[in-house]
Amino acid sequence: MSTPVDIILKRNQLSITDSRKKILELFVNNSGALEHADIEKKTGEKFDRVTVYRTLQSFLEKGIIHTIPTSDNSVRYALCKDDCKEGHHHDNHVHFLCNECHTTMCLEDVTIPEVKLPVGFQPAEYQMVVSGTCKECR
Amino acid sequence: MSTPVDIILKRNQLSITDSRKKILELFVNNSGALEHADIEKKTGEKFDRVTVYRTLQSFLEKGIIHTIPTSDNSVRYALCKDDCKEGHHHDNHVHFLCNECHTTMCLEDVTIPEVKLPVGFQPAEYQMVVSGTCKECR
DNA sequence: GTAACTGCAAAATATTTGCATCCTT
DNA sequence: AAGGATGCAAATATTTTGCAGTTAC
Repeated sequence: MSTPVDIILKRNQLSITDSRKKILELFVNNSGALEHADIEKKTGEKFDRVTVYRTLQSFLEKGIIHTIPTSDNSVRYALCKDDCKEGHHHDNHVHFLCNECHTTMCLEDVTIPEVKLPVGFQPAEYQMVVSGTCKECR
Repeated sequence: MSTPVDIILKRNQLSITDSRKKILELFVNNSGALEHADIEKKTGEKFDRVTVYRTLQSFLEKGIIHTIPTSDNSVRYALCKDDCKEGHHHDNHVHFLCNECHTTMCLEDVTIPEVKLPVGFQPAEYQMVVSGTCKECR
């Protein structure tokens, strides 16, 4: 029988393997964003580092997850909402980075506002990250 | 006599050295943002890689430059405007990343709009990056 | 059975640290 | 002269690549 995770994988034409299931489960069960190191820790080093890289890469390509821009060197990933099409994302929500617990989370309900760009600039994608103190840490 | 670059360094209590002058000049003369590799290239590998790291680090600490968040693994740096105080930045402008020429630039005149966060979230800093096609590449 | 995925080894890159020497003030 | 900055060597950490063995379909 198919778990929710299996369904996501099938829908994206990815074969259902152990690593993909476990890593995708992490995203489904965690509301926050994960970085590469988190995933290695949370899977209990069950998978090869290389497999994690490749799994994340294929999830990205299929539009199952998206990256969250940060000012430091750490790339973070989070689940995309269902309406993400392959190669074209609609994650126009704001991301929040907590300075206390260092969690990155998607504020799905907060839409990135429009901005008026100078003449000649053709926007394609908007990203917005707000940092501060989250709900839990106040 | 003091060059503009010397003045910036003095104002920030940094001793005036070759590497600092050359690297800071790069930022002053380039409107766009630079990443570590750019700096090594543009200085013609004149300085040790380690020196570049440390120079950027000290500029960051003094608030002479700021980082621009990206979704890939590359950190980019750009000059701060004069009103940047040490440790506390006022770079509340939008950054633009061109998908054609891959230049990152500061849109100093475009202010990041306010967003209404869910109850309980305490914002401290806002970052916004728009990607697309820039003025030059259309 | 075949194509795709994984794990291991290793290469290529990127970043950090310690220390002796040199330069700025 | 003194403190800070640099360059070199080397330790760490991160990411990529090739390939042989394994697994999903």
